[in-house]
Amino acid sequence: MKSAEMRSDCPISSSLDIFGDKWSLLIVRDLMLHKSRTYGDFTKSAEKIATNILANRLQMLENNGIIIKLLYPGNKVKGLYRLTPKGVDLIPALIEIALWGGKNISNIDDGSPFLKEVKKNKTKFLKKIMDGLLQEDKTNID
Amino acid sequence: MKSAEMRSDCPISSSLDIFGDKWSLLIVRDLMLHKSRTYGDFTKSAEKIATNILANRLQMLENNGIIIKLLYPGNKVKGLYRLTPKGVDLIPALIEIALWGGKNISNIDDGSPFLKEVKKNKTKFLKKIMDGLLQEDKTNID
DNA sequence: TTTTTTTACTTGCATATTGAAAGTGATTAT
DNA sequence: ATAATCACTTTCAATATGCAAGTAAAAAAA
Repeated sequence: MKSAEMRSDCPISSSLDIFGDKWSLLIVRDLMLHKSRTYGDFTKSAEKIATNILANRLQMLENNGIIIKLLYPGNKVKGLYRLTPKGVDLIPALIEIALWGGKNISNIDDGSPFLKEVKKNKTKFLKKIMDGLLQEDKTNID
Repeated sequence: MKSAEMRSDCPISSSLDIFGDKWSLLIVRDLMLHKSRTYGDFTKSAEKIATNILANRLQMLENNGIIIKLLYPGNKVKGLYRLTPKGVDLIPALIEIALWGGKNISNIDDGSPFLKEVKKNKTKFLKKIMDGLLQEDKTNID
């Protein structure tokens, strides 16, 4: 399920084989910002992902060990998606992409509280957010 | 040509609107590793990009100010592609993606000289490679 | 307890993108 | 003068995307 579908043994190329599309990293972004999300939560994001694409990407991210699906406490219908350590590990890349967009795309607000905090102290911010996501207290939801 | 085709005002989403596919960042990678490339050079990379996709991506990267096309000295047919400062600015993201792949994808060599040097001192490595690409000495070709 | 709503998907279908292969026209090398 | 190189373009089949509607089970409301 791995090297057969890889275009080369370059780590960048192989990474893009997994998340090189317009949607996968947005799911990771939502889980970075909110820690856990249900299927419905994802559909409410600003980019309006189609439900068939969402289902497809959640499955592939799970297959690749980037997210896990947990049971929503006290509900047999809902699922709860979270980042695995492998998924949390994507955050530095995500942050660099966000910084690039803030700096280099016109019409993008470079001064959002989020980007401002990142730029104030990147290392500290990364540690804080990654540590927060890595401790999986299944009780606190959001 | 900008905000109309953006899915939201999120810097990550808007960045992916530009380079969120399996090929664009590989072109940037080649220009990071080699400083300048011709059309034919790109087709020789391990991932074997189709020429129609290559032409399309070079055009869109140029439209978005990430690469520039220069004249190949002493040749009226060849072109020379290079990263603009905006393109060089993508390197931190590219490096994080490479590090993620090296660490998290099986069958990928995590101990290549390139990744080893990055990990030894990321800041230093970034500065070195970005500075090198930013000084555009149009004479030295590689 | 019946009805309605919520939730997480799946299905169908039109459109867009990708990929492989072959073609083109202008240099450039022989 | 001829052949080879180079940078694309074109064609067409295969795949992916996007939208809208449908479904089945559980949960909440009446």
